[in-house]
Amino acid sequence: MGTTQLESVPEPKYWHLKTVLSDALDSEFAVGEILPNERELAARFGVARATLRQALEQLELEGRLQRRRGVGTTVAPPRMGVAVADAEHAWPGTAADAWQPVDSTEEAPPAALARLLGTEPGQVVHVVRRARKTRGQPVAAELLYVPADSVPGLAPLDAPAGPSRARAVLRELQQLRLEGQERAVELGSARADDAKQLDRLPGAPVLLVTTRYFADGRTAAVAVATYRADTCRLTFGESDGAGVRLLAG
Amino acid sequence: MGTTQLESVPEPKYWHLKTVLSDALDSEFAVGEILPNERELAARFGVARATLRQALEQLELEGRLQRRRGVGTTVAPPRMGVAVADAEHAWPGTAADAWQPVDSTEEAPPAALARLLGTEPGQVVHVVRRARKTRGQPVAAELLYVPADSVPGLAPLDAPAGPSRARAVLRELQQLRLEGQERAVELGSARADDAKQLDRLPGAPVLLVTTRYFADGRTAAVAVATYRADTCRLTFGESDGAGVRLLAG
DNA sequence: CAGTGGTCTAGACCACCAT
DNA sequence: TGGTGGTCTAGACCACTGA
Repeated sequence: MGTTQLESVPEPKYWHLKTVLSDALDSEFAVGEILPNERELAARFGVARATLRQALEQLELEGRLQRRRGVGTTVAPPRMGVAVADAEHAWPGTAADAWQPVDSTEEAPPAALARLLGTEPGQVVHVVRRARKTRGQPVAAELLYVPADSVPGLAPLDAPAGPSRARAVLRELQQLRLEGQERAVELGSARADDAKQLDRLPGAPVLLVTTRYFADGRTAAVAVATYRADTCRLTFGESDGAGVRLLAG
Repeated sequence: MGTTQLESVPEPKYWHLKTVLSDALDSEFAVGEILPNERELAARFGVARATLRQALEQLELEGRLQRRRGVGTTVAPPRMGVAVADAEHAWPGTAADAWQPVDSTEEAPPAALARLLGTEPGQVVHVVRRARKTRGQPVAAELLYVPADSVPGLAPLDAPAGPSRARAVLRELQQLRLEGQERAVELGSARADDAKQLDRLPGAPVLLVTTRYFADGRTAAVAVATYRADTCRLTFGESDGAGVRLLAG
């Protein structure tokens, strides 16, 4: 690795480094294997640690590596295929889906969500928190916003919070006839609480899935799900078809 | 901003900075406005430039900022809602969709794609490159892989490459009866060629949308679309419904 | 406790853009 | 040509993990 190659278009070092490391991962490392630590890798490639870290960050973003403080950097398994849009027209919480209710509170949603819900700014709604695991690993955290109008049968529970309250809200929601739903996916960074639930650091890259549920000609609920971008590939389409397996890896 | 606050859980500086800047963006800046340059911002907040940059990177990842070398850092407009899964069951290139054919070549796809396509490794297929623009801005670059089997009517053209060849492949593909499709979304980083087409730097975060098209009981084509993660929100569902507008903002 | 990745600093130079 | 963001360095200290 001579340093004085006359490159007419000088590729950044970290970019080249990423390529080299990526090839090495393909050919010389097995999934789960621990890489040499950052200081040694940097020395080995003759770059500053910050530069080496820039390359590792890219690879982590692409789901090739997994880094844990105090432990080390390991080779990540291929991303898990996670089905979004499970049954095409079903309320959340029906059947034994992948989600697990965590708790439920009553809060005023952020302004942007109040607009989606069609509620007054500052108006409190039910907020159901759910967690999703796949193969034992937490993959997503969700906040489901349900205006009181959408669950008229819900008793003004004395049950304060917790999973049972969450289940009660979901049960009531399922009384409505679902007319349709709408979904959007975008890149975000994990808020502190979500990060904790996902076993990541705050600011970790996540895929934000916003789902709007329609009933009675209006928005009955909105879910904002936060998926780990490093370990997940979101899949859409006929989710139980045999073909999905191939794409879902 | 005294430096010696006894925080039991010391928040990283860049994280706190991000919050402060985010609030400032909401209240004191208009879309398109230019922020002070990085050296001045760093001085103003009493941190190193690298730390300030870490905060800016986060905000850019969330689509709040846009940075251009030689120009400056500007406040980004809200993300554009981009409809994926346009008409639920349609081949690419039908009607006047948002995509524009760029060219078409014959190449051997990467191993992972050959597996999806069900072709032999090393087997050449048609590769159609398309570009997508919204409101004048490039938002996505796509490579559509079409095995020769899927377009039996395609004449062994002397037309070498270019948009007309791409259109010919798409036209032939549309002769098949589309039986279904499957989609997956994941986070990636822009390859050099895609980055150029998207007017971004290599390694920029992108949303990778992989679509498998089924016909005749097998995979007839696979598309890999690379969307700018900073400016796009991918929308799914009844894409022309009035309701989408709200979510698409 | 030693070793890991995460944060932070104060510089330097480079590539790009508008003027 | 001057100013911007992008890359890179060589250090330092901190937070966390596991033995």
